[in-house]
Amino acid sequence: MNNSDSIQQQMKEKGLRITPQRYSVYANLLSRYDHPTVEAILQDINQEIPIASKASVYSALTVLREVGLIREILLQEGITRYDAKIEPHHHFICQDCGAIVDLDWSVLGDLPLNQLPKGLRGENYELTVKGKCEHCF
Amino acid sequence: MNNSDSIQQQMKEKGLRITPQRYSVYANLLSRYDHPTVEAILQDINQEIPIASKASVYSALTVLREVGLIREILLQEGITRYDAKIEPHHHFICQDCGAIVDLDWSVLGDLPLNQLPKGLRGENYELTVKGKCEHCF
DNA sequence: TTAAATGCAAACTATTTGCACGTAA
DNA sequence: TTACGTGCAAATAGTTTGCATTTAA
Repeated sequence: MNNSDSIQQQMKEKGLRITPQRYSVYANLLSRYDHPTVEAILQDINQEIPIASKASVYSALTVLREVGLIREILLQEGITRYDAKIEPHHHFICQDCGAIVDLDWSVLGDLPLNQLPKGLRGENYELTVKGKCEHCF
Repeated sequence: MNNSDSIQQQMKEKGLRITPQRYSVYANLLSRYDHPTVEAILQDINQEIPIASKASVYSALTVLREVGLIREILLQEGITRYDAKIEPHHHFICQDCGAIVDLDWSVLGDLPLNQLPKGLRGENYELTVKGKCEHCF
């Protein structure tokens, strides 16, 4: 299933329309790996010709999140970022410039979620590594 | 060094005053383990008699964070929580009720930060486990 | 055709700021 | 004594909402 199929199927299943605004927001998130903010998405998709208002971008992000096509990334105070990679995964964040890099860190292996303290049922986990990127050494 | 010494020393070092407002905010964070929001701190410290305004709580939190006595915990959209436990540590968050529990998970051991992708210098890391707490099974 | 989505502007929430007054050192 | 901190209210930033208009299916 490719990404175009994803949105077709997921949206149709819930009886939701695939509008140019929603499609452009999703396509934008699929095309980039920098976990953009609302503002960044808005600017990017309206670069050539205006396609979506700010309210529509917020609305599209909400809907896409509800159907499970995208997710939020919360790593910096007051900054909500979005990501079309929905599976749990690890992140590196540069403490100087704020750059965020996805980590595919097999070193970590699978953690034994059944060894959590009593009363907690873990379903998934993510690691956040803080440090400096190559530009900020 | 006890916690009272902490604030005395850290604040004095930077030439900052320990006011009743600042002290009550810090003491409140030291006394609880639920990673409260600004609103929760405000209500708690003003329960008996009014001691601090909202602006002063924000101000105190900013100062305490700058001197390194407290830190932010960002796990939920639009909700900034605070913690007097400043060392990197792991968290469990209940996907239903939002409860946050500190994890002292020795199972994890020490991750080899020197095996990060080229160009990234990791300094510390934290794990976030999502799932359900005992009340939300 | 028509229920659902957009776009604008107004509303709202969380946080920050300016400034007169108060107070810790 | 006086520079620093507080408290109020106004300002700001990010996000949500109401409603008339437009549009995807």
